[in-house]
Amino acid sequence: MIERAEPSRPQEDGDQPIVFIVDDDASMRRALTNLFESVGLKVEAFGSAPQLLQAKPPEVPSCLVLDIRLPGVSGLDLQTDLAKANIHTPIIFITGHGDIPMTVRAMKSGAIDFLTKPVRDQDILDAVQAAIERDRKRRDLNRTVSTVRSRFESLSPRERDVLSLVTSGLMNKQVAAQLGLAEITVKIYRGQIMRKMGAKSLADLVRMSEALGIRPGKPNVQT
Amino acid sequence: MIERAEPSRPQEDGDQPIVFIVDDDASMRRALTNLFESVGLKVEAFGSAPQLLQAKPPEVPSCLVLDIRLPGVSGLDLQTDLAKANIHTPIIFITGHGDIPMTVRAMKSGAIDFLTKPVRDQDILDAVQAAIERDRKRRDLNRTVSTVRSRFESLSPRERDVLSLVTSGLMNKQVAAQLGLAEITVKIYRGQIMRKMGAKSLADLVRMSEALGIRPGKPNVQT
DNA sequence: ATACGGGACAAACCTAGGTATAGCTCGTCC
DNA sequence: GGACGAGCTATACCTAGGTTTGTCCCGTAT
Repeated sequence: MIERAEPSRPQEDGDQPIVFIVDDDASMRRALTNLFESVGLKVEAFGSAPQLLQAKPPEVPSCLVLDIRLPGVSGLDLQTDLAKANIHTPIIFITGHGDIPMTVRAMKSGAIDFLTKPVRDQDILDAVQAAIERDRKRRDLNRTVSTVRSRFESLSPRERDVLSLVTSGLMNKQVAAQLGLAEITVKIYRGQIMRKMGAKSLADLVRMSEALGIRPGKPNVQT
Repeated sequence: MIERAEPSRPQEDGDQPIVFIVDDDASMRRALTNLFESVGLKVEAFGSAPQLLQAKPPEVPSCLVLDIRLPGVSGLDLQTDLAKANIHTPIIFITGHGDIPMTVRAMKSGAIDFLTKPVRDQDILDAVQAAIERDRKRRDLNRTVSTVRSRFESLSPRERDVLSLVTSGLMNKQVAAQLGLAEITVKIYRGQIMRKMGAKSLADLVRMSEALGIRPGKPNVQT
């Protein structure tokens, strides 16, 4: 845990969303840029996929507006590449002459929308709004999950054993039996786990382990 | 809880999936029926949307294969109607002359796939397999969630209050303070809650309350 | 060689969780 | 009007959870 010296600010201050545009047609880039700026959005526009990839991934909620026909790497390829690079910025496609299989592939891969030219201003604005909102939520979840994960990684192997058994609902003595330990040892590890994970209650710890994907996923119900 | 006298069988025995076909073209219905039956799937075919709606919703994993152009109610309308009726059987669309906006609408509404004629056998079989698998998972989750929900509904109002505070991580005395009760009262309710909910541990109870959507959703982490 | 962290345990002690038994008030259903 | 369930509490008692202090072993990094 790194403490900041700065006067506490609730969130990243530059919470201003950005729309990334990738289109090889300069006039289209200009038109979209104007449109988005007219509603107060920040914009960065590129003429090709590689140019976008060279730019740093943003740290604020954002989305991509891609023409599906791009020189070299197509919009769909770019979508695939970004997914492989573990970049999950929501994507809106725009196309002049797309077909249904392309649409299906794009949507299956998680695209927010797939618009055909000529594009109605309101349609693309709505799509961008939805995309940014989704990205905001995704980032938010991601941030807490990675905090939890890094805390989990600070646990020793034995502490992880105890964590998984405790959050699965076993009593200290049962955990001890399963691991071949004394109950007191489990208690001590358990305390260390609570501290290291920053959990203020067992309920907290259970939720953290759910977020980490440790075990169940759905409640253990028998009929 | 109803106990069955039958020799324990792990799940519903008629676990045999069903594919529902809705297409106004009889030869298409026949071709699809043959195709699906050739891989051992059960099939029910209909000529129009109302016919499907009159059939009872299935209790086994299933999916729909819809022609998008249907007389009267179109495939997309049917998708909407089913969603409104809270029927979430996965849908695969087949179309001869669809367009991109239709595709987008269908996919946004959760369609599994959207295939264009002529359809390759392998494509539709893959789509059906994926759809049935998704439905199986959805049903599974649904079953446990509705069990938990019905148990939750057997709780008295006060017990629900206590449940939500306990699973949010408060100690008995804190719960008591918030509700203006004596600690002993909370303890007693808590015991009743564990029994009624069928939870064998607090961890269980927390997971159940997550499944019910009571409060957090993501762990309560402060940096 | 020594310092350090992980792992394991014990005694003592305290707090939190949980049950059983019993008793009270209220409102409602028949 | 009496039975019933929800809601609430008390006493008494027991188990589970958790901290502190201190001890020991082991491997490894310096």
